[in-house]
Amino acid sequence: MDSTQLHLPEPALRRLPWYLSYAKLALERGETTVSSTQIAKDIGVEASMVAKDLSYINVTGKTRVGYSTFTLIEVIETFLGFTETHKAFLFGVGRLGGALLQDNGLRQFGLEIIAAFDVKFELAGTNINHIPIHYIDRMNELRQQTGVDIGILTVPINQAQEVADMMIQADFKAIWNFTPIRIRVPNNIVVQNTSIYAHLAVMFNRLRMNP
Amino acid sequence: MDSTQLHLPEPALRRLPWYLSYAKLALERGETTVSSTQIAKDIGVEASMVAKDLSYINVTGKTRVGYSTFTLIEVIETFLGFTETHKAFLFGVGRLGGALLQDNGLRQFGLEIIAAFDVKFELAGTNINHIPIHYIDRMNELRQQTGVDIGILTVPINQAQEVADMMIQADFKAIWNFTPIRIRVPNNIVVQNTSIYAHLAVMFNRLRMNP
DNA sequence: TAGATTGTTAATCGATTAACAATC
DNA sequence: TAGATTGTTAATCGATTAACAATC
Repeated sequence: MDSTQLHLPEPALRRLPWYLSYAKLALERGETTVSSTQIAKDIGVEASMVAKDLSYINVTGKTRVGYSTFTLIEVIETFLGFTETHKAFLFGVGRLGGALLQDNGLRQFGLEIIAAFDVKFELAGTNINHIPIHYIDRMNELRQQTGVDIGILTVPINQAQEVADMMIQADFKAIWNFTPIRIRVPNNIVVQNTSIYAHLAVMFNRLRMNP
Repeated sequence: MDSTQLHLPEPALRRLPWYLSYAKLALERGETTVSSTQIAKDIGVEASMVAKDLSYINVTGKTRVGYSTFTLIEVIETFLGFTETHKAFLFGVGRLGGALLQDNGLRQFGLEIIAAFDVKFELAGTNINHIPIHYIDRMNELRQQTGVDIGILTVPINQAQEVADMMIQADFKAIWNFTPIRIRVPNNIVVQNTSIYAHLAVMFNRLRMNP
């Protein structure tokens, strides 16, 4: 099974980091093997779903034993691309943008922000957490120098589409969209929408439904 | 149709904020009506899906015209609970926790963080953005004083379950979980998992699949 | 061997999409 | 009226769940 070409359902991809975190904690506790049934019980997911998700990636367990904790961590991390370094530009150094620049945790998951851009003149030339901030018009030039093709969108909503268009023009391949706007892109561009407010909507709704 | 008791699919709930942002931008541009077909075209979603999503909530459009932009904004905001104020406690004042405390945007979406807790003694008594930070052992007392029942979880992964258990013990009704850990909770507790790393996993995978 | 586990295949469930009737 | 739009109903699609065979 060539797992690098297999199309995984998005829900399955989102669950893999759970198993990864679980395995990491298990390793800390000194557990050398983990079984899918145990994972399922501990994180409240169907056992067959865990098994199915793990069958997508290139890892085999031992009957009556489970998976080697160490191998499982390694395989999931590699499969998800967390062991490589993906370079990215960040657009919009506001509160959220600034927080992402501060977050060294991203590097652990394979993402390195190497430059940030903003329209505020006073930010140009400064840096946050050793990441340089440039005025937006230098983007194309630096993009060509570095070959970066992932852009992180943390601008105000009324500039979201405009800045996304700029990225598309500059031949970016992926946009990580933190705005609550659904941006329009050609379908060869990968977009991940991460609007925390959408989660608030779901949370409030479920709270209201509860007895 | 009593929309307060209808069970909406989670994907639909997550799309509503898109329509809301779209309507807000349309209002800024001076458009007094928006049609579901136009929304669909502009944000790249099926028109029938937009219509279906909007049919869940208590809003009616006019044939040949669409929805009143103003009414649509009001109805979605109210339905999603963004017009009320939901009070919350935040647990774990690290980079991410600190960023959330700074983010006044949350208030616009109906969430107000009124206190934060941490195990670092040196943080107790300080505040961020006028929100007081307490040592963790004061949580129960303040919870009883304030009646807060939403907890935001931004602690390190090896403390995630422990702190979640503490919240459950203290009778919290909802946990907004920003850790990559899938926490175990009784099923009367509402959990929203917002791990940005899961989105990275999907993004890297889709990038690899692309031609 | 008995029992626990992996991992596949089939059945079910629910969301999305398509078709279309109703309306202005 | 013709055409654009809402909004519902039926068909399709895909993910989850259940059942179970294989393995140690």
